[in-house]
Amino acid sequence: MNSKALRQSFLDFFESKTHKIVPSAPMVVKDDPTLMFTNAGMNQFKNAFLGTGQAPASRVADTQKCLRVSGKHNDLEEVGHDTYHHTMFEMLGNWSFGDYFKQEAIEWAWEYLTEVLKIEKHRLFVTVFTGAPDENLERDNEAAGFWEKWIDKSRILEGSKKDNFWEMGDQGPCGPCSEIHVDLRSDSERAQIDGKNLVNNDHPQVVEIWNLVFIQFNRKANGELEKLPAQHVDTGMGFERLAMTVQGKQSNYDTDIFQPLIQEIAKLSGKTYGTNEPADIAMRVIADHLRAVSFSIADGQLPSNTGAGYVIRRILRRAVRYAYTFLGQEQPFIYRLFGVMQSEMGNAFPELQKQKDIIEKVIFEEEQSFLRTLSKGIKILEQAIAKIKPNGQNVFSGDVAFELYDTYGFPIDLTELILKENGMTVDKAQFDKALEVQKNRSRQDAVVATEDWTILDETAQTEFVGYDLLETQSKIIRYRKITAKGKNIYHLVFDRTPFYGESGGQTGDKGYFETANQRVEIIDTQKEHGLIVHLCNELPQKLTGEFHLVVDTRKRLSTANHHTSTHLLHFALRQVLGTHVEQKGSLVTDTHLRFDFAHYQKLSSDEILLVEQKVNQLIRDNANLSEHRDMPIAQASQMGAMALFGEKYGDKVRVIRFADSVELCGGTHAPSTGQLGVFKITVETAIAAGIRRIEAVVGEAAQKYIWNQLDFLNQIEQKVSTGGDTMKQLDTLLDENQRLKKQIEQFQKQAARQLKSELKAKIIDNKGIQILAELVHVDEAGMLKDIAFQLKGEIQSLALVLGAEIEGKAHIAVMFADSLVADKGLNAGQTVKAIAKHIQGGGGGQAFFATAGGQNPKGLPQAIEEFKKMLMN
RNA sequence: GGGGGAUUAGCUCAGUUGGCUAGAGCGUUUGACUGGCAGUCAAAAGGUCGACGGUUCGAUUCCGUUAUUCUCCA
Repeated sequence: MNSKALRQSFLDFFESKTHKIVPSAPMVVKDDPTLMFTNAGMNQFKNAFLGTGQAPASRVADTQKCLRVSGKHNDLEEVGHDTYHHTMFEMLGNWSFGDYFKQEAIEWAWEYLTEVLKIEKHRLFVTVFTGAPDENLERDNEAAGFWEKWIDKSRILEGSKKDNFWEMGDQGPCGPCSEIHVDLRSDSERAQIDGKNLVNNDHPQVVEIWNLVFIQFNRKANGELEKLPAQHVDTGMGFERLAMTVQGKQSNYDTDIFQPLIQEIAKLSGKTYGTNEPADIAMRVIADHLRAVSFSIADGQLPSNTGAGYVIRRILRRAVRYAYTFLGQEQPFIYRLFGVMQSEMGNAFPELQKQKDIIEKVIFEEEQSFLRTLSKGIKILEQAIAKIKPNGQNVFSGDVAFELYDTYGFPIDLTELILKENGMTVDKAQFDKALEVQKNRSRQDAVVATEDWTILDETAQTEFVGYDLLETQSKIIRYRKITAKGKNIYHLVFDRTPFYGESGGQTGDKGYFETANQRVEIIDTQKEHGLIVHLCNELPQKLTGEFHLVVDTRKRLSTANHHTSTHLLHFALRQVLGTHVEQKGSLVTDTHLRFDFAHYQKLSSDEILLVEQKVNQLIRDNANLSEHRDMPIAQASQMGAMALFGEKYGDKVRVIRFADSVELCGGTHAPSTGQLGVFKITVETAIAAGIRRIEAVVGEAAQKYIWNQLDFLNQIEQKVSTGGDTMKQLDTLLDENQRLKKQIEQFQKQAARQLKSELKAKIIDNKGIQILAELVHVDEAGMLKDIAFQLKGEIQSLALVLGAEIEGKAHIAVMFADSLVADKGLNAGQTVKAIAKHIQGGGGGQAFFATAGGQNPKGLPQAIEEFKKMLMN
């Protein structure tokens, strides 16, 4: 069975068990501060488990794109070295939300594996939770009992808390789990060692394929477990491993999911897969990482230097490193593989197809930039090696290696490799120590203590009323304290609120809430697991009862104006530049908007003007907002509503329309476009390959911006103009300035020539040395230098000192002819230092020319006398 | 969010006890050689040494602030 059919068979099977099939959520997580990437199939249902959101149905199944770069069994640095670890993978899963529990979950898992896929029963083992006395938890006899219906007791193994008790994190829903393992070894190997001894032992052919989690507890912040009112099932089956099992392969990388990619890598690099271990590893690394990076970019997460973008950058760079070292690729290479991946997976994941150009461009650009980083690092490393090598030293400083890594991004394993070629090693302990120091510093900075929610009303849900109201009466339903950097912040959730929580690029509302005798400021509003969280610096004295919630109207309206103008801008860009313009990022505040979008080149000033005109026309047309809050998604897309890649949409969506601009959007908007006033683009720049950024202002912010510009212009006009053409006058001024500068230069040269001929007359011949020691009048220290250099060119065996008082300070220049320096060992630097003591200063320079300065001009004659004395004897 | 680095000619970069008329290669312009092109040789133009402030007789160089950017960590 090929992988495509396999994926479909899973979904079909659970559909037949009345599960609702839902699409994969984006791989990049947006509204969960504890998570950057979807790392398990259950992520998109987290709110349902936490009780803060609704599941799409009581029975659900899907295949979910996941990304893991760290965790107990998954370190990025290990991917590619074995046959079964990945960064990006698909997770097949079925869920029950308060519906069926252990019995059905076990029965159907067994049925699917053995009846549908016909996996041989004698290859399967299952595990159940053995219990944990320290937590007062018994063995999961329930699950074991159901298993005994299907599988021999001897194949039911017990696992400890580490393997068979699943937790989402330090806090939250959890429960015992039951895993299904498959033994793929040959008959003879299996006869020698019983498979059950290899379960959970990191054997590449005895692997876990399915984990059935039975969620029955909630872990509180103090570590206690409490029983949940409703019980859930959460299962996850690694698609790549399942494909390996079904296709009878020894490695995930041998399945039809990876082979086309690996064969393309082999072809392009002129190697053969399976003939050389390091090259094989490199090919697996590249195949795996290309998938991860491509899907991430398709979901809107570009490589960058912070957060999720940084993780993506690291993954891509690891691939480049392997391609560089083991496949000899010194030019961008990985982007050329995307075509194959797209033709293999594009059907199941249309986002790859649609964004081919941008994904290739971004990968190419990243590769190129990292290869530059590498060559720079190699240069620095080679210099460092050249410095210590002659000393016979063969241990390279870990601190220097760390600096190379930390500051220049040069990977430590490359440092080690290059050192090895030079017969050296790196002090790894020192390196690790430096890294540890840096990690601690960062961790210290980020330390945040989160207390448990105090729940005042168990049953209440939050209602958002902010589309219609800016103030309302409400009650607190839960609150908690957060401590970060010695500051306390309180999170409050109300049963109804007009406050918009930050999402979709739009910043959260500010405002306050009050009772008869107290008023508490709300400094920000955020969304977390579907809750609208109000941030305050203090708690009200009394937490129960009614509060009056009031949104900062001015800020909200200005934010709404900027959000509406973002839609108009998006629309105008597509009209002016073409429909390849896709939103890649958006920030909407009360002072400006920032809009990132796919486009291949800098916008010309004509294009910017056209976009501005278009948006302002739309504003003047004064189109009314037409809002649909619960439109079926099919109907919305029929209307031509623009949806975003990397966004998760439910069945019902909110549609925002202004004239022909139609978008899916949860933000707040102006009632009509006329309210926006005027729109002005302030910045247009590139942020990544194929991605441009526009910043703009609208309404009051635009007025302020324009007035500032006009005021600036005014000031310039007043400074330079006596009325008439300011531009022309500026040109004249600049020309004149240039001309005068040249003239001054001429005059100074002439003055210097004059001075020079006067000075020449004062030269004293002392035993063949032409001594010139004079006090002169010049306006600028540079002139002393000029004269000195000119005389040097004209007079043989010159020994010169010139002194001058300029702006109350003493300046001295000393010049010796090259012959004097070479033959007599004269040194201008030392000489100038010696005589500078008379002017209370210091100086220096080279052997043939030096300068000094001092605070005491009265000492100049003595300094010059001393110079004469030094040379005369 | 925290740490480290970079910013010098159109481009890529050198430049250490603070004083070198701030340099190189490529590119540009001009001239010579050549029938023309390519090329070779010679010369020239091109710099607020990111911005602001401080220390100093003197700052591209040291210190602080800031902007931009790279990089590591979270």
